[in-house]
Amino acid sequence: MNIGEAAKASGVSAKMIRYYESVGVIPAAQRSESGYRRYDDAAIHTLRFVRRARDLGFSVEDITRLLALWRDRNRSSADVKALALAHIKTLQGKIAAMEDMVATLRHLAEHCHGDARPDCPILEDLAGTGEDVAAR
Amino acid sequence: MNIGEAAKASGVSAKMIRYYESVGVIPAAQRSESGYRRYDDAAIHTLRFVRRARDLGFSVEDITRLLALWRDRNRSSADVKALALAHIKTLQGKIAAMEDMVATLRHLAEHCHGDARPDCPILEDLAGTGEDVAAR
DNA sequence: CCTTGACCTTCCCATTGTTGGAAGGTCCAT
DNA sequence: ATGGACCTTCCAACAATGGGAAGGTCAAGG
Repeated sequence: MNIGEAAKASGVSAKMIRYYESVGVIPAAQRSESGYRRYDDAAIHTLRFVRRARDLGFSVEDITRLLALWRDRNRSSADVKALALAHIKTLQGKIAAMEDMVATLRHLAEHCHGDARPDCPILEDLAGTGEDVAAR
Repeated sequence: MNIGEAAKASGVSAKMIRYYESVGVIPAAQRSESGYRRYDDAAIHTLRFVRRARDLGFSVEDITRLLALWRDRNRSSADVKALALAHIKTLQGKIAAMEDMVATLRHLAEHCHGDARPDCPILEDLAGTGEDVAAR
């Protein structure tokens, strides 16, 4: 398979496949006589792995580690689990931060008339003029 | 105030102040004889506004708009509110996506022994070998 | 056999927000 | 006058992705 077909088969764009290769996430592909990258089923399988890991929000760096563990028949599942748990924590941290933002924003928006008049607690809060729209 | 003091007073780093100026979020600062940027209280106030908006997750582009609205005495609060609500939606979308990831990961991690053995439902899922670890 | 269109190659650029550093000028206190 | 703390601009890097240019390759059809 050429890179285009590999892209379709794996759900990873050709651009990204080349990128992953360049940064060492996946090994360099075989090349045809003329220099085209060739992909066999095993390579596609790896690409799907990468795709799925990205969908779960793992960083490229983490994916490199996960792939190494995947290939390592002597891995300990503890190592994999630790990576997953750390990632969960990272995600939860981001979620919490965003939820705080949403809570504040929703609160401010609720108190904003949203009409043609200029008075707006949202701007007042941003400006620090708000005298607190009921305790943030 | 020089940029360093302005940075301390506003909570925005000197680097970022220059950046915001360069991309037009804030107007170009006054300059001293020797070319140093000078900041007065109004400028600090604006910087604090930017800081607070960034803390709430607004993009630089949104902040530029918010500042324009802030300065516009004829704004309608509806415009501000619309911006805030759109931002809330964006955040909620990201939160939902991350929560999905966390749910999947947590489920997989729960089923992973996390010991010295290599068997690991997490890797199996990523590899697509898992035969589904109880319906994702 | 040659053209055409779809594919491939590499290389560079842009994005978003932030930080780091280098090379050089300024300010103030000693 | 010298040093240290500040300032200036410019350039690079991060993460992950997409866009595009310039050029080579392959297969089908005339």
